Amino acid sequence: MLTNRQLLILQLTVKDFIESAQPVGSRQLSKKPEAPFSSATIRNDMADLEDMGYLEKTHTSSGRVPSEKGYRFFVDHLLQPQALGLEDSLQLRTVFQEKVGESEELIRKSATILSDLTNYTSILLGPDTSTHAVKKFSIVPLDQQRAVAIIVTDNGHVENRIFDVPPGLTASEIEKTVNILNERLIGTSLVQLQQKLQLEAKHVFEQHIHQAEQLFSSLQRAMAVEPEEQLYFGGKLNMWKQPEFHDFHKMQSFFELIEKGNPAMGLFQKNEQGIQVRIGSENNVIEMEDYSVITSTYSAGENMEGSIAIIGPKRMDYARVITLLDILSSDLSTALHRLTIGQDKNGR
Amino acid sequence: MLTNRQLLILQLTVKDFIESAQPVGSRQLSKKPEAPFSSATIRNDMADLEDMGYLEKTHTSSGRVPSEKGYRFFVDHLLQPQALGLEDSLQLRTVFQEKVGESEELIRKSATILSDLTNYTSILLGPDTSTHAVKKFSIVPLDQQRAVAIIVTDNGHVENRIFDVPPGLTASEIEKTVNILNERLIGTSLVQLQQKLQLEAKHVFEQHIHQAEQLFSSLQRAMAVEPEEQLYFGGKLNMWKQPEFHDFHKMQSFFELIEKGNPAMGLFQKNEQGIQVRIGSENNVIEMEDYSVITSTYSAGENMEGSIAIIGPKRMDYARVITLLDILSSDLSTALHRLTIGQDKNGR
DNA sequence: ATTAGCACTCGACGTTAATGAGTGCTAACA
DNA sequence: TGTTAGCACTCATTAACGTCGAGTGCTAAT
Repeated sequence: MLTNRQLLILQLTVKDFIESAQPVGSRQLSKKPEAPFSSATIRNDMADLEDMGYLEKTHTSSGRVPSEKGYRFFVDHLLQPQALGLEDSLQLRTVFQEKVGESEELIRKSATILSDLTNYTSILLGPDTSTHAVKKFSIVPLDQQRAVAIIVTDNGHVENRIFDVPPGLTASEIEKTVNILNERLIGTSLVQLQQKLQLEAKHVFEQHIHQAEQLFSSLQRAMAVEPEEQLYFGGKLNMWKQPEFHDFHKMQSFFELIEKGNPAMGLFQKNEQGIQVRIGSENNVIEMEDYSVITSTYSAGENMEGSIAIIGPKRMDYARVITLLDILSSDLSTALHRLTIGQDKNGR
Repeated sequence: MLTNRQLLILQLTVKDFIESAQPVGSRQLSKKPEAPFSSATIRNDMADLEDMGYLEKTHTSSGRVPSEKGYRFFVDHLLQPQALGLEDSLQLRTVFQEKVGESEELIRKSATILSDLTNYTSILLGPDTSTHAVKKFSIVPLDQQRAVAIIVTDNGHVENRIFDVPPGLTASEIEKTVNILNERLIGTSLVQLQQKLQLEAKHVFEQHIHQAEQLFSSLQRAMAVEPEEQLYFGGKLNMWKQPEFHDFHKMQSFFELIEKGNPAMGLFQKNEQGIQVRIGSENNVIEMEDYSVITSTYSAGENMEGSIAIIGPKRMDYARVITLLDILSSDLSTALHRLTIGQDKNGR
């Protein structure tokens, strides 16, 4: 078990390293008023902490650096919740002050403010749009061969797709098509659209439309709404600010990670609630061993969850990020909720 | 004036440096079969070329490196047009083989293929959508307070905006609104929309709609189509591959340039036709002094111009990039043209 | 249990020397 | 007169070496 003094020293060591990015020495720590012990005492405790795996040395005569186990212990037991500074909270609120019409805009702004306030990189995963219900279909012919299919969802999102029109299809038939779609498929969620089109509308087309076959397959293709995960980044360049990434190869791998890495890359685990901290190898991804990720979720209406992630060095200011993420995710949830208030709930 | 041998030596020097990224020495050049002169002779010519400003030394006893003037001369007079390799041209065509419905998709793919083939960074500027003419208006109410305004242009582009609906506006009034818009404003280009709305539709609203005042101002806001310049990037990370950018600060400034720099940043000059080469300080932007930019234009229908830029180090493979850009921009133009063929020309 | 003292380690930094690719210049050569 | 061989010189790069200082582990004294 750890003595009280060892706990204190571990805490001070982690804190100091988070601030300075330099290995922490015993003499250095002994100068702090919080640790009124001689350097030798601290040295002994540090040696014990190292034996137990909480601290590490970069070389035989260097100061100590927290290990992953050390960070984990710090996060789990030694974190002092940090109240938000006034300027910070003012700045944070500005996002939600101005009236914003689009939820996308709101999410984008959140990503920016988060990265600005933390100096790390933020990634927001937009709510899955594919569960939205269709509010209205519309088709606008462009020329003899092509038309735009427009799908408006109940939250105001608009999908549009250009598709081929079978030759010789008349304007009135197109109108009929739109009517059929609106009669049969309003309220369907985007993911189910293709399926329902097949089940509930196909036979109606065959009864009423001249070239049902071709039109139907065109529509099928147009209604393939891939459940795209919308990602919003903030502060991609912030990693420059961390001294441990003032290095060509580190930077390279970081950018490769966020630019072409599989976007999700295990950042967002499903079914996690609240704030999650994953440190280094806890990410279970080899490329992420040097980073810590703190995630949270927000809600954008019923059954509409989005995720927030802050990605930074393992030497991350956990206390601050957790506080910020906590506040922002709840603010964002209420703001998004306010946006969709009064909305027709059952979607038809 | 330059002797033939000097021309040859300048050409070989630039070529060699483009390949090797190392200062070129006289002895090194003299070994090439194309330059059957002694190193002393080459040394003398190089000294002359340096006096004339075509070459530079990095330090007193180093080899020579082309100056900007040297690159310029090379591009203007010494470039050997380069036929495209078979694999390259095959790869290039793949973009245009598959049938693609959306011009955006096509442009995005072009950006990727260009950066892949050149190993530099590509930036494509989408055609200015704000000159498109409106084909159809539509309004879909979401709830008591909000509705989506949808504008379809004659090329199939869809703009949509959520706007506030004055309380108490009836469904039939919204329908009337849509009818007025469609009667009066079809064929208007997006940029002129706000203005024409004011001039041609306002009084009609006032005659027919209950709360014309508020509705009108909401619509005004919704129809503010900012002429956004759509930029598509390819190969943002390619600059890593250039040895002269294997440096922390160089990389940092490059990313700051393309991530947050004013997107246009003078890359695309208006009214330029054909292929343009801008070398280092010719960009007239201090941040771009270390880069060369080669631009071209493509056409996406009448009056619809887009631009392509390749950005790389001054030590760029000009011959190859120019060839590729030439081919791709014309291929892209025809592909885009094919996409919009048969389109209703006058837009109403 | 704590601390003072001391020998030891090792990275950081600066100096020095050797190496080698490259230059300019002069004199010989065709 | 244009080309080339020869030579002294320059300078970036690299390795070897010494010094410095912050840090450690261990022992003995408090």
